[in-house]
Amino acid sequence: MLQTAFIRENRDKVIQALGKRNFDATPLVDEVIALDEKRRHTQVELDTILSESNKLSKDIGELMKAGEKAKATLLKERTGQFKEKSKELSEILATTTEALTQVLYKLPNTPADIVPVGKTPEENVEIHREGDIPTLFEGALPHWDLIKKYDIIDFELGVKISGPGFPVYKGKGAKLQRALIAYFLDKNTDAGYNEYQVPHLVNEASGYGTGQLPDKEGQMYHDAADDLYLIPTSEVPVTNIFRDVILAENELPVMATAYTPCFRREAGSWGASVRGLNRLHQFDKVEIVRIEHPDNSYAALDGMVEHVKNLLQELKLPYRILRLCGGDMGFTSALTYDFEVFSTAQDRWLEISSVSNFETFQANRLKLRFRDKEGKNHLAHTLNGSSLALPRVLAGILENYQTPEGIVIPEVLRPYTGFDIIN
RNA sequence: AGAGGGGUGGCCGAGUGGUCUAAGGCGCACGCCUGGAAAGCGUGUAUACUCCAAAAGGGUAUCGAGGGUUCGAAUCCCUUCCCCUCUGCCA
Repeated sequence: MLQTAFIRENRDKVIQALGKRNFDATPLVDEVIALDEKRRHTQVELDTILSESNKLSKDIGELMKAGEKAKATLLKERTGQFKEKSKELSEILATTTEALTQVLYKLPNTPADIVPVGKTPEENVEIHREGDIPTLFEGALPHWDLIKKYDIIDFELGVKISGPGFPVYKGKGAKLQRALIAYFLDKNTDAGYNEYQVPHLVNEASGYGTGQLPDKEGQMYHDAADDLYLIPTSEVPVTNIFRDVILAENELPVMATAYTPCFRREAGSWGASVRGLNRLHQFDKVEIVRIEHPDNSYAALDGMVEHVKNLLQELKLPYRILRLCGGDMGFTSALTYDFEVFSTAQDRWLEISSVSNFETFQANRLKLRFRDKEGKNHLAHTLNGSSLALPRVLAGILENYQTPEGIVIPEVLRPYTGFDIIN
């Protein structure tokens, strides 16, 4: 959520920045400014009345104590007018504040200066490409055929137990999943990220904290009986650890990593391009989260990009990095880099990681602050990224590492799998 | 799930309608003292919104959360969440 004071003081700048999202924010921004004006005005009025009313009550208290009941009764008669007026004003204040919040929820984050202009994914800017695209042998298969051939992932079984999009991993497939999770977590903790195990169901406040609510309500599974949401990413529980927290400046940066399954309803987003592992309702992901000093957050973002690059280099997968254009960025992000692995058998790029700086957008909702040396509080910057999302990495490995003899396991994973080929 | 007890500042803890502007302690910061430190003494120590061009300094709200009673609520009433103890169930 953008900061009201910032919008008030930088109206044109905000509108211009949001224009990069191909979004005319003028009406919403002006609504924010008008509501904020009304809120402040109402608050001044209300505070004045409450102040006078408090004084009067104190006087009554002193008179009662002194035994001057008649005088006290006289003063009591004057309180009626305050009461009515203050009730009226506090109702106006409450509805105005609520209306303001609702408008603020509709405003996405302002893109950073270097975010390219553009509307569609085609206008994302490729900033890096690395790794050799292998030449596959005659008869090479896409991963949805490979998993059947080697009997390592069973979609039909998942349909039986749950429904489409809930695969069952079997045998070496299951072991490979576990290996990837362990490998990613080890790499992350080696890089200084602190490992967490977090709840997979979160409350409404957490959903609002990281911005999934109210923007993406329909994307999350919701347990009505207990009013809990299944997490769409571990970003939600991990970042919410720091909701309503004031950190000391020397506690920054906070670096966290967690493995969780992720649950996404993906309502209405199924089609021909989402076969196999390309899109699922439940998938595994290892996430990295950072809380940074505003001065350092973009350097931290670069560090996270380097870290993810390193994972893909070690896995020897051909990949590229895109700087997302304004039209393709997520609601809460100020700058996002997407990592894509080339799926040779599908002849297309698959997104496997998204690394973003949210600046103060999440921190403002989370009330996540840090105290500087002068004792003043400021909103921190939050960042996160996948390192990595498993299904498409798996798809990339299966397709790019296939040989007529079977699927070769990348070397760095062998200590974790205990086998070097799936056949 | 049932019965009982309880949620107060960074922490412990007092407070059952009116100097609560929340006692006292611990912690922390600064100062005095000291050769240096400890002890001791003194001062300060929340968050949000807001007024003032800014600073200084004010105002309002916040004692788990929300609502109510009252001129006035940490304190009384209602709703709700959470924690503890016992019982039950259970990996």
